[in-house]
Amino acid sequence: MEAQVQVHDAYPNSSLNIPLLFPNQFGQGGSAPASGDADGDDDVSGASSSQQHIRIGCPQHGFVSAGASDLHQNIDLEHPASGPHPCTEETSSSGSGLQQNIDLDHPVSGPHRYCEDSSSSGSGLHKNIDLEHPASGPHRCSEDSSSSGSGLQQHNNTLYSTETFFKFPEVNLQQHIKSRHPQRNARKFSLSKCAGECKEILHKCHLSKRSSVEKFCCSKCDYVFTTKGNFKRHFLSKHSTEKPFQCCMCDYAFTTRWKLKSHFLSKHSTEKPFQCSECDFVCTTKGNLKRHLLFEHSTKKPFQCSECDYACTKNTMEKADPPPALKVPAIYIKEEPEDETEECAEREIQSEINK
DNA sequence: CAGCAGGGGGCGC
DNA sequence: CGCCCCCTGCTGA
Ligand SMILES: [Zn+2]
Ligand SMILES: [Zn+2]
Ligand SMILES: [Zn+2]
Repeated sequence: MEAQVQVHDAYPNSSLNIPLLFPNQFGQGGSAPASGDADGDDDVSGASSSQQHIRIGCPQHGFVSAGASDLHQNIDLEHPASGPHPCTEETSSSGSGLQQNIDLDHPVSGPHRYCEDSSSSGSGLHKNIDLEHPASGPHRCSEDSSSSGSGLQQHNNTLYSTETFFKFPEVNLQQHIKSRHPQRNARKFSLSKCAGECKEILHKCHLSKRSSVEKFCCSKCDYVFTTKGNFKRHFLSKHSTEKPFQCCMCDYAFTTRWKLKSHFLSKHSTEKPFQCSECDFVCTTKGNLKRHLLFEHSTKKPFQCSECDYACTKNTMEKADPPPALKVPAIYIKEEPEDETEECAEREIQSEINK
C-alpha cells in the first residue's frame, strides 16, 4: 500500500494525476504478472491473523513474520523442499530449476498497491499497522539489507514519504508477499500447484483443421482463447482465488495490475478526466462517458428487434425501454446488423420458438 | 442513469 | 506481459 505503482498514462486524453505518494523503492516498477501462489488465500482484508509476539524471519526472503505459524506456513507453501515442481513457464521442471527460481528471490519489482493521501482514513488495512510495526522489535525489510531499527525507520521514511501512515499493514507473511512482491508471487505461481493446475486445464488446440493458428482452450469451461496470456488471465480470474493486486485504500483485490489501477482511479481518485462535450457530465472512465453519450445525446437506436420495429439504445439485460406492444425478451433483440449476429439471433429465436 | 467490477480481445514492447 | 479497449452485469440513486 505504500509504494506506488508505476503509473503509465492510462488516460492519454487527460491530465490525470494519481496521487501515488511513495517512490517505487523496489526497482523499476516492474512487471507484475497477475499470478499468485497456490495457497488459495484470497482473504485480502489482512485483518485476521493471530498475532504472536515472536517474530521470525523467513530465511528465503528475510521478511519478519509476526508469528511462527505464519512463517511455517510460508515455508511450506512458498518454498516447498520437495515435490514435482510444476512450472508453467519452463519446460524443465527439475529440482534445480526450482532452486534457481528460488534463488531469484526478490527481483526488481514494484509492489502494487495504490495509495493515496496519508490523511485519508477508513482502510481496513491501515489498522494493522500497529500490529506489524510496533514501536520496538526487529523489523527486517524483506527487500533491504538494513535490519537495524534506526536504519529501517529511515528506510521506511524514505519509502513511505508521507510520514508514517503507510508502512507494512499486512499482518502475515503471505499477505506481505502478495502485496509487496508481485514478481516474486509470479515465481511462486510458477512453482505452485496452482500453476500445475493451470497447466493441466490448458489445452492447446487448433480450432480449424485449415488453421495453423494455435488456440488455447480451458478444459474446465471449454472457453477458447486466442493467446496463452489470455488463458492465464482467465484461469486466474475464474479458476483461482488468487488476487495478488491489492488496493491500499480498501479491501478489494484484483487479478491484474490494470484492474487495480482502474479501481483506484474510479474509487479513490477525485479526478474525473472524461468530460462530456455536450453537457456538464464528467466521469472517471471512457466507457461511462460513452454510455452517457449514447443514453443522453444520441438519437440512434442501434439495437433493432429482428421481429418488429422496436429499437433501443441497449442490447443488454439492463432496463431498456420496454417494447411497445409485446414484451420481447432481450434475447430477441438482435445485435447490430452484422451478418453473423443476425444469423445468430435468428437461430436463437428459432430455437426459442421450437421449445 | 451512473458507478463500478468482471471479463475477454488485441496491441505493443 | 502490461496495458488499453470494449462490453456486460449488478447496483443504487
Ligand atoms: Zn476456464
Ligand atoms: Zn480500493
Ligand atoms: Zn452529456
